[in-house]
Amino acid sequence: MAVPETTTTEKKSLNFIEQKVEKDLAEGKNGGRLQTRFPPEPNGYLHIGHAKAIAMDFGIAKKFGGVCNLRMDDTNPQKEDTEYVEAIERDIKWLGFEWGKVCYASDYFQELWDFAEWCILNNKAYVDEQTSEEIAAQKGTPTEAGTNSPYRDRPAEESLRLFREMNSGNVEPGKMILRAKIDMASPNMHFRDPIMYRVLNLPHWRTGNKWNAYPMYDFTHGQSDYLEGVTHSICTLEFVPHRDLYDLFVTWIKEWKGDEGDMEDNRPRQFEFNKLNLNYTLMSKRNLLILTKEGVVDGWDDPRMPTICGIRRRGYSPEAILNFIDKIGYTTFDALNDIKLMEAACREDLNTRAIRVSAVVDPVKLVLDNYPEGQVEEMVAINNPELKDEEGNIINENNTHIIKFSRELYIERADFMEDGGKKFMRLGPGKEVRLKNGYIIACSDEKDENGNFRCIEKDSEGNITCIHATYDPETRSGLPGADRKIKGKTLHWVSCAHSIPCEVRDYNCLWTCENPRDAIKQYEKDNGVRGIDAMRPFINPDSLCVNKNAFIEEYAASLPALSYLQFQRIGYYNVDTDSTPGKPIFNKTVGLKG
RNA sequence: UGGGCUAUGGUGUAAUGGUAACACUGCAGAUUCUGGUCCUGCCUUUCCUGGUUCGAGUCCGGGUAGCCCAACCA
Repeated sequence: MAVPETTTTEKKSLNFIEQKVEKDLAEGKNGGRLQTRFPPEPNGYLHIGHAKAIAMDFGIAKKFGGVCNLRMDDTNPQKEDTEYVEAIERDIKWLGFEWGKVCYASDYFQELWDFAEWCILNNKAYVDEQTSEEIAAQKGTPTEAGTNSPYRDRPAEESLRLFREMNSGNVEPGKMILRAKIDMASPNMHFRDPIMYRVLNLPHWRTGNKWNAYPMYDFTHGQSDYLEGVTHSICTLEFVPHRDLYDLFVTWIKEWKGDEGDMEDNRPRQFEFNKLNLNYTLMSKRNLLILTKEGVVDGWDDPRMPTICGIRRRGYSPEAILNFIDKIGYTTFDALNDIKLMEAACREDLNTRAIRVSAVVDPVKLVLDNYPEGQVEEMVAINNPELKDEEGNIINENNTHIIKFSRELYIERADFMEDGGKKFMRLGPGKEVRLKNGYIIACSDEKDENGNFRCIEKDSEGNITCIHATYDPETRSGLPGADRKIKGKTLHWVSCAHSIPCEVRDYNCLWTCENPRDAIKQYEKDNGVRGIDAMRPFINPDSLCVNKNAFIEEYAASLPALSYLQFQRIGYYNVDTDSTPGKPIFNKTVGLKG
C-alpha cells in the first residue's frame, strides 16, 4: 500500500508530510490505512491557494493508495450556499482529482449534539449566559490569564436543559452559548473555555429548520474526521494553535464512543503546511467576494481573479496549475511566492499544449506590389512544433492547419521601423524578412523627389498607413529555394481579406503593490476605513486592456471556448467563454518570455 | 509583552550529522521560418552568536527578524 506511484520524471524527494505518511503506513498506524479530506467551507469559490491544498489532500491519497473525501465544512449557514458547493465540485474535477465521497459537516450535527450533551453530563461543558463582551473581557490576554465564568460550575442538569433550550428557536442569538470547560488560564487562548455551540436561529441549506444552534469549527472538525475515519487531517499553518484542542476533543469523543483504540496509533491526526502566498495577488475569499460585489471584477471567473475558475478562463490548464504547485512545494515556512514562477510553470505547460496561430494585435497594412491581385494561396501552418517523433522531427500528421496568403496583409505596426538601425531585425526600408509560412519579402530603400521612402504611405499626421514590399516567389515555405538565409527575422501576418476582426483582452496584475493583503490591512488601520475603501488605493487601473482592433486568422476564430493558443511572437491566449466564431474574444494567459 | 511556529542565492525548494544543490528570475552566447522552445555559460546562498561533535545548514543555548493565536468565522 505504501508504494508511491513512479513518476515519469526523475525521482523527486517526498515532502515532509508525504514522508510522515509513508512512515505511518510502514508502522501500521491506523491499521495501515490512509484517509484524508479536503474541507472547504462552501461560502465562496476556490482559489489557487485551495488548489495547493487540493493537490496535497487528494494527491497524497492517490500517491499512497488511500482515499480522500470532499467534505463541506458547513457549520455556518449564514454564509453558505449550494451555488458554492457546485462550483467547488466542478473546480476539483477540472483539476483532475476524484473524491471517495462527498461529506458534509452537517451530516454529523445529530451525533455532535449527542456528544455535546455527554460533555455536559460529564462536567466538560456548560451553558454560559453572558454577553459576548463579558466573555471576551474574561478571556484575558495572551499575557494575562482569563477568569472563570460565573456560570462555569452550574449544575449539569441546568446546562443540559438550557442547551436544549438553545435549539428551540426561543433563545435569542447571543443569549446563550455552550462552552467547553477546559482552562481559563491556559497560555493557549484556544483552551480558555472555547465555544462549542452558538444560537443562530437560521435554517440550514441542508438540514432545514431542524437546528437553531450550530457547532463551531473547533467542535466539529476533529470529530468529523474521527467519525469519518480520517487518518491524516492536513491543513494550513494557521491551525497549528488549534491542534492541541483538536486532540483534546478527539480523546473526548473516543471516550464517549467507548473507543478503546490507542490514542497514539489509532485516531485522526492534524498536520500543517504553509499556505500559498503570491505577490501582487490577493487571496482571501472574503476580499474576493468584495471585488465581485463592488464590480471591480466581472465576477468570480474574471480572468484577473486568483480563483480556479478565473485562472481557467485566463487560459491556464489544470496541469499548468499543478506544475506550479509542484514547483513551490510544501514546507512550514511562510513564503511569499513570486508570480513569475507561476507564469513560468504555465509557459512550460502551454508550450507543449498550445496551438500556434497568427494574430495581429496592432495592425498596419502591408501590400506586396508584385503579388498577383486576386491570387490566394493556402499556406500550411504547424499547430505545435513541440510535437516531435523519436528522431526529433516535427510531426506533421494532424498537426497542421491552413492559413490563407494574399497580396494585402496585416503585420504588426511594431514590426516595421522607418529607421530601426542595425539591431532592428524586422522590416524597414532596404530590409528583408520572412513571413512565417509564407515568402521572403523586402522593402525598397528608394526615395521619392521629396526624400521620402517610396515604400511608406503616411497620413497627414505622419502615421504610417500602408507599407509596400515585394515578395520573392522562389522562397515559399517548403519550397527548395525557401532556405535562403537572410538577416531579418520571421514575422507573423494575416491576410486582410481572410482574417477575422477580434477582441483581445490583455491583463496585468490587479494590484499595484507586492503584498496587497498587508497593504490593505495597514491602510485600514491608518485610515479607519474597511473593505473596498481600503482596497481601492491599491487596485491597478490598468489591469484590463481591451483591444478591439486586432485581426486573427480564420482557423483560430473557429476554435471552441477555452482552447489553448499561442499567438506567435506575442503570447499564450485562450478563447474566452463569451467568444463566438463571428465575434471572437481572446484572453491573454501569459506573454512569451523575453 | 504569554504561547506556538519559522529562518538556505533576488524568489521558491533540496540536502534527513559527512563535498551546499535544483528550479525560476536576471545576464551573456549558440541554434532557430516564433527576439518563443531547445542548448551552453555566468551571477548570487546556510540570519547573528556561543556550544556539542573528528565533522553542524542540520543538534543544543542565547539573540535578532518574520508569521499565527485574545471571531458567538472557518
